[in-house]
Amino acid sequence: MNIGDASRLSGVTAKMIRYYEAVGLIPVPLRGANDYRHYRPHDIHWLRFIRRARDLGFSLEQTRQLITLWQDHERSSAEVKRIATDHVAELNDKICQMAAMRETLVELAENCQGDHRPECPILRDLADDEMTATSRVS
Amino acid sequence: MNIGDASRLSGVTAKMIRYYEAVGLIPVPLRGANDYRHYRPHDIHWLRFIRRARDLGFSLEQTRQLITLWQDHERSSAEVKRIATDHVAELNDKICQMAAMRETLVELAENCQGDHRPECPILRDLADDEMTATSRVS
DNA sequence: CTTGACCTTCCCACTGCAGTAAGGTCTACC
DNA sequence: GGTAGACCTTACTGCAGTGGGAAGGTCAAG
Repeated sequence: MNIGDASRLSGVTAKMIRYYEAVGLIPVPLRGANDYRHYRPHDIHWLRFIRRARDLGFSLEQTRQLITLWQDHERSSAEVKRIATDHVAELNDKICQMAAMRETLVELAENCQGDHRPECPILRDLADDEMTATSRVS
Repeated sequence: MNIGDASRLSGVTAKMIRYYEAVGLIPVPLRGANDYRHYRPHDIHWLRFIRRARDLGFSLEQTRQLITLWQDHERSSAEVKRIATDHVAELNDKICQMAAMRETLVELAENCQGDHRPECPILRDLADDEMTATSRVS
């Protein structure tokens, strides 16, 4: 299998497969006489693992750790769980921040006529020097 | 006022003030004989506007548009509102994606013993070729 | 033998900053 | 006058994760 086939089967672009190889996230593949990378079913499995982890929002570094644990049959599930729950906490933080932004913006937008006139509470809030108009995010 | 004072008063680092100037987000300031940038209260106001927009999660590009509208006294509030509601939609999308990741991870983590043993449903899900174990995100 | 679909490496762009290096300048104190 | 240190200047590097493209080698079908 060449990189194109591996890409189609794993859902990871050829570009990213090369990148993951460069940063040591996947093992260096064998090369044919033409210097083409050569992949086997096991490598596809590996790539799908990465793709799934990335889909769940794990960073490449977290993904790297998960791969290491995956490969280590002596691992403790506690280590895996810690990475996962840490990531859940990160997600929670980000979600809360974005939700707060959203609430503020929704409130501002609700008070904006959204017509041809220049008067706009959104701009008024942004331009406001004082900490008054709306409860401030962050 | 030098850049340090502007930074303290606006809450934008000197680094970022120079950056915003370089990318045309703020007007080029006057310079003193020593080549130091010179800021006036009006510029602080400008910087605070940017900071507030950034705190609400607007991209620099969106911020640039908001500034343009802010400066334009002939603007229609509809344009401002459109940028804001577009951004709310972006926030919503991201929040939904992250919330979905979170749900999946919480579910997987709940089923993980988190002990010294290697058996782990999280890794099993990540390594799973089929679309079975848990409802897939994205 | 040509066409086009592959593959290769390498370099650049993006966002929104942070850091660092090498230098000039101002202020205060001795 | 000298010196310390707090400030300013430009310019370059890096980060995460890609996407894009150039310039070239390779392979299979027609």
